[in-house]
Amino acid sequence: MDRRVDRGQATRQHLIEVATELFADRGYEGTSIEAVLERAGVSRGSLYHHFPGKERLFEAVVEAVHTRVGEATLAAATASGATEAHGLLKAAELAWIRLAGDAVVRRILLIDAPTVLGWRRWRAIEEQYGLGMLKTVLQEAADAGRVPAQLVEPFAHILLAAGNEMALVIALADDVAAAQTTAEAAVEEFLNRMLQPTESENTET
Amino acid sequence: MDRRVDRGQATRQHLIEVATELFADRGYEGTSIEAVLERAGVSRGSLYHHFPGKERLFEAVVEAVHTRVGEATLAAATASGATEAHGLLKAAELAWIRLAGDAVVRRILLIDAPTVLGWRRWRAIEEQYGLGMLKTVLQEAADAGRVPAQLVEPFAHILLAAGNEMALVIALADDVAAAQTTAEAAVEEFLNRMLQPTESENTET
DNA sequence: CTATAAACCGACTATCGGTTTGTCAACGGG
DNA sequence: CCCGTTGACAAACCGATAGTCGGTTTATAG
Repeated sequence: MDRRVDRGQATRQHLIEVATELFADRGYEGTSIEAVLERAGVSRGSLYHHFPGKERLFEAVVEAVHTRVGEATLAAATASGATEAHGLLKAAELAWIRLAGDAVVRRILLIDAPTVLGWRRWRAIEEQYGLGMLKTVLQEAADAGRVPAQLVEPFAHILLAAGNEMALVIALADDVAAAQTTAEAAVEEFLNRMLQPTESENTET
Repeated sequence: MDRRVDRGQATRQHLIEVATELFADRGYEGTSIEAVLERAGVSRGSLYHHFPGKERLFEAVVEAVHTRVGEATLAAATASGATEAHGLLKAAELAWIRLAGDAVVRRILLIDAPTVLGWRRWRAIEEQYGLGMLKTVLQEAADAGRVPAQLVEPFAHILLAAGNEMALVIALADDVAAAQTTAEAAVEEFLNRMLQPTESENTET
């Protein structure tokens, strides 16, 4: 094996860690490559050797954070012991809301990522993590007749958006504890309503 | 009166219009002040005389667009002839979704604004327009016993987020027409569920 | 006519993302 | 053991861009 490559990977990893801190703290635009280089103690050439540009460095950071969050959320859902859709979703959403209290997750994933990576690429990544899981669980709910089958896709988007919004509201509330309590109650009721058996009628205009 | 001031306001307005086009087309970062100056036929000094910086120019654009959209949405809701919460919300959400098909609205309001202005300021503006209206209507629904009173606030956020998400999904879908149809059905069902009379029980784990 | 101030102009600066050229040390075939 | 190759890193440099600043024009007031 090549010791040079190991050293390179260590540098790369180190850059991602440093960049994660700075991006979370100052945002993407507010973070200069210069600042990353200085704090990481790495030269320009080295950084550009590992990443084709600032945007790709950011993308690497996003993926790293997303992976961490995805694992944690999945673990929480599993740990809840729930097996049916409602329980799983509740556990996952609440876990997600708590994770989003972290400035790293909030700023990088919720605020900057869609703009920097562009909505399409951002959504592709989401698909791979949160949205994919939501769809799976919702499909299960659809099979149980709790959600119209053709609405699985849009409902998954709505659940995702609602979770993100709740996370942001909590994170930036004046009284975080109170907001947390309220939001959890709201999520609970929201999921109850979204997963109710569809005996619904047409409320035509 | 002073004709100079009129001229100044005209210049200011013209800058906002030109900037709106460019921001919508190329995004905030992709739009240079230089480009705005050139297309507007205005000098640097003049622009900086009217706006303290690029960000404040963007903010002026955001407010202008938001005002337009707010008026249009309100008009659609009124025109629907609905008087109760469900009808009003449905009309407003559908109108909003259609408006968000416009690249100006989508790129400026949905994509760039939260990042450029920061989530807090962005939310303050939203509060003044869309979110404020949603809360009012939801409060009405709460009075009719269709929504728990203490959940009016979080539900308003969820409705807002869901509407924005649907708008984005449609705008960037491969088959826009199909996505539009699906999304409208989803919004319809979503609102039905969110505004159902709360005879609900505790679905404890 | 003169003083004043709003509107406007354009050269200049600092910063920042990205490029290019170059150095060095580790690897591996002969 | 030698030497060409390759990965990692270094640093001078470039173009673009947001923002600044002293100066000029122009219309109004006294």
